[in-house]
Amino acid sequence: MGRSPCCEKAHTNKGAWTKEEDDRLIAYIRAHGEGCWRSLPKAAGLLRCGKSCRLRWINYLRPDLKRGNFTEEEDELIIKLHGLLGNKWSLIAGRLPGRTDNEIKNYWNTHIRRKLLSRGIDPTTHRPINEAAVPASQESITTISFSATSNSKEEKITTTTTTTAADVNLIISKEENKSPARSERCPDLNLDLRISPPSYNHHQAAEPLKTGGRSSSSSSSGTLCFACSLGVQNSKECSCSSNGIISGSSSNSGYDFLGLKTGVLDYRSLEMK
DNA sequence: AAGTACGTCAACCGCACGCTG
DNA sequence: TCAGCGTGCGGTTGACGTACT
Repeated sequence: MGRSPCCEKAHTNKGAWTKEEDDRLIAYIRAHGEGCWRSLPKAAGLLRCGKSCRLRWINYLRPDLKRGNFTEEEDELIIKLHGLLGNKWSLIAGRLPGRTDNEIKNYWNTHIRRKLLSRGIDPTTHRPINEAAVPASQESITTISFSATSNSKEEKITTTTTTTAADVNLIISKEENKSPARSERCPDLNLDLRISPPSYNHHQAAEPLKTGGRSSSSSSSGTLCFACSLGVQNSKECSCSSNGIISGSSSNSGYDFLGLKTGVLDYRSLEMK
């Protein structure tokens, strides 16, 4: 079918942004706010594609961005989140305040991949490269892979957790009440509610998410640790079982949707569009 | 000192999805 | 219901800096 180009390429600049272009973009967004990226360049007097403006703002000019090296804590968090979410960089970025998906993606490809390889861990599967050295039956590895199904209406999340004896397979439909597999296998699981920008938990719980999320009960229901969210209790990853905390508000348990301790890394403060 | 290889990261590209008329 | 539009996402590219020979 084909789509119309996002902008008139013949009259747009490409490549590195100049200081003047940055200033124009910043000034315009300060005055008018984000949004309407398609019309923004013209309104701001920029010879740039709207997508380019958006990217420049999100990845570089946004005032709340944290510049500088990643901390060891952030490294480990990224590794853990990548193990859970795969290459869902935007979701991972949502858990790292001040970091962008592009930044994390680059950092992953340049640093963390190598770091994992040096540890003997396959950065794609998060399993030991030499499986014989550490039998899967003894290693607690949690892998979530997202894959689009043929009808593209449904997103499968297949979770294989090799803990003591648990194998969990989840098929989570994007559409509520359309996931018999979920209700049968994991009656209490509502994972699709939990994969969301953190701010929604507190400020925008009533607003449905773009990423197929639903907001029905995420703010009022209990928050499980990551392992329990996957239906794997008493696993090595389970943090709440030892505390006896299965239900209760996140402020009580101190864990967010992935079982990440709140307060260790504060939630992203910016408004997620 | 010069040339080459490698690493990093900003930016681009194409696709998919949600919204709207 | 469907097509078009706007936006967001993930993969890839290419310019630039640094390390190595």
